[in-house]
Amino acid sequence: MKLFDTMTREVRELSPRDGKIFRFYCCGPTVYGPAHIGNFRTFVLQDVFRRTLELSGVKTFHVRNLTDVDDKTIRDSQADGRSLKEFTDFWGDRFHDDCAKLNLLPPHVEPSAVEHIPHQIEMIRDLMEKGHAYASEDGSVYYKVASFDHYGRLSRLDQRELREGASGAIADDEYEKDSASDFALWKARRDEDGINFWESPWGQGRPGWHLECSAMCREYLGDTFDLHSGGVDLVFPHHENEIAQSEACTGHHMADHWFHLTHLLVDGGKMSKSVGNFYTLSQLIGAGFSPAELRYALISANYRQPLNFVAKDTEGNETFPALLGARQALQRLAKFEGSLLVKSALAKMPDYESALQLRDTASFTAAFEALLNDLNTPDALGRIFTAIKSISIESLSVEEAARELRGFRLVIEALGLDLPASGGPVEEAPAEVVKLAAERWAAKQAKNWSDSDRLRDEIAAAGWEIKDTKEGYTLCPKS
RNA sequence: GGCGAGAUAGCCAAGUGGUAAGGCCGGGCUCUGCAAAAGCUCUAUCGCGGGUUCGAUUCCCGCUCUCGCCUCCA
Repeated sequence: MKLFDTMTREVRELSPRDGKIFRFYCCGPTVYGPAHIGNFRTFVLQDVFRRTLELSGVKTFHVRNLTDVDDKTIRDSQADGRSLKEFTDFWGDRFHDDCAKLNLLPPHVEPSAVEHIPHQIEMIRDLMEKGHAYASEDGSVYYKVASFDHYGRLSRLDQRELREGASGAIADDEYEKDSASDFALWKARRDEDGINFWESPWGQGRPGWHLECSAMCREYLGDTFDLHSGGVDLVFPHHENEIAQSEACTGHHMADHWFHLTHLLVDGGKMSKSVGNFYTLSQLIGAGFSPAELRYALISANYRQPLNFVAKDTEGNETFPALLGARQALQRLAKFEGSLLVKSALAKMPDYESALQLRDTASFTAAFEALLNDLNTPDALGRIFTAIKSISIESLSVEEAARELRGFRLVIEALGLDLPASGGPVEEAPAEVVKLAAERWAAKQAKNWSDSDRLRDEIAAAGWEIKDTKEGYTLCPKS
């Protein structure tokens, strides 16, 4: 599999450095509120990445952290009147709910920052001994950026001219630092932190943000590992700082590959609460959409391109055209899958496990190859539909149908799409409606059109829709 | 101001130095008592101006516009 590497700015072949297991780290969420669909663009694409790698025959070891101690979690937990742990557990659970709904494979390890404070303290001590860090008078510890020669390589900082305070977020403790670019490894306890502080050789306080990832990467993946990933906004300063910490500490280069995901835009602009275009999975589900529909929308553009999530139609109404489109596309895929399943005479739909074992892409080879080629999800989707059009299910033998179904399922599993169940949900309708439907069918057979139409209207009034087929009919909830 | 990404049909979005995947929507057709569903099918010369080339949407230059980042946002 090939993937663009932020460090070298080129598409490079991936392979596990130990020849066996591809070990990678993804920066996880800060659990202080609901994750939004932009966060999930990153996590979903990382999931597609992992699935593609595994389905190509490579075993993986996936670590993704939870940031459960920082300014925001401490501030908001107190405002909420809950302990930091109660607060972050709550939002961590919500995050996991969303991940499950979106069909994300759970990471093999999901470390918590709070639980690795000793590891972080150890790393700080090491950095101080090696002359890369210094303590300030108030008991904070800072990383001395000037002490690390390679600083800025990832984000090409040497070619930049940083605009002072461009983010409007100059820390109030900056005067404690030797240089504006130095960053905190350990932050001294402040009154507003309340009971949220930990003991350290430099006094009470809490770890800085960047350090947790360095410490947990080292703990679970070692000094050097295969790939590190996160949203583009993390390139600088977060990942730059991680590299500085880890490499200065271990003396080894940190990751072989850097995988960054471009942001999601909503209606052409950045998502923000004040603009009112801030969406969460729960909100979209509440609006009647499925997680799979969101997942489809999120993979419909290349990960290196900004994706414009269209929430409002041309009249400015919040009708979510992007999700409506995804729904139609998903139904076509489900329909194809259902027909193929019937023709194949397989007892059950091939799943991720069976795809991992057989790895036969049949007519969907080009689609899977699109994923192997720098994770080109939109190209893969296009090739899936092209392949579907080229397949005439009626003319396939049972064996051919089974093979095509496995190929189709492999690519669908790589994308992690949870297709809507196909087939007639007749039995799910209330007995009343089923009875009316049977009566209508009888009337229709008798060519009693007026009764037939009247019964169809009654069924519609009950919220159900009749769809006639060649052999009979199906009942669907009215959309 | 610096760095970076990008401008492809009504919308979303791939791709290529030789006249542009796919999805949605819309149109047409088939099927059908009607309708729905389903299937088939139709719709672009690739932001603007130059240049290189036998030939550019694809390479180079300029312009316009959009978006992101610039110390704790995925």
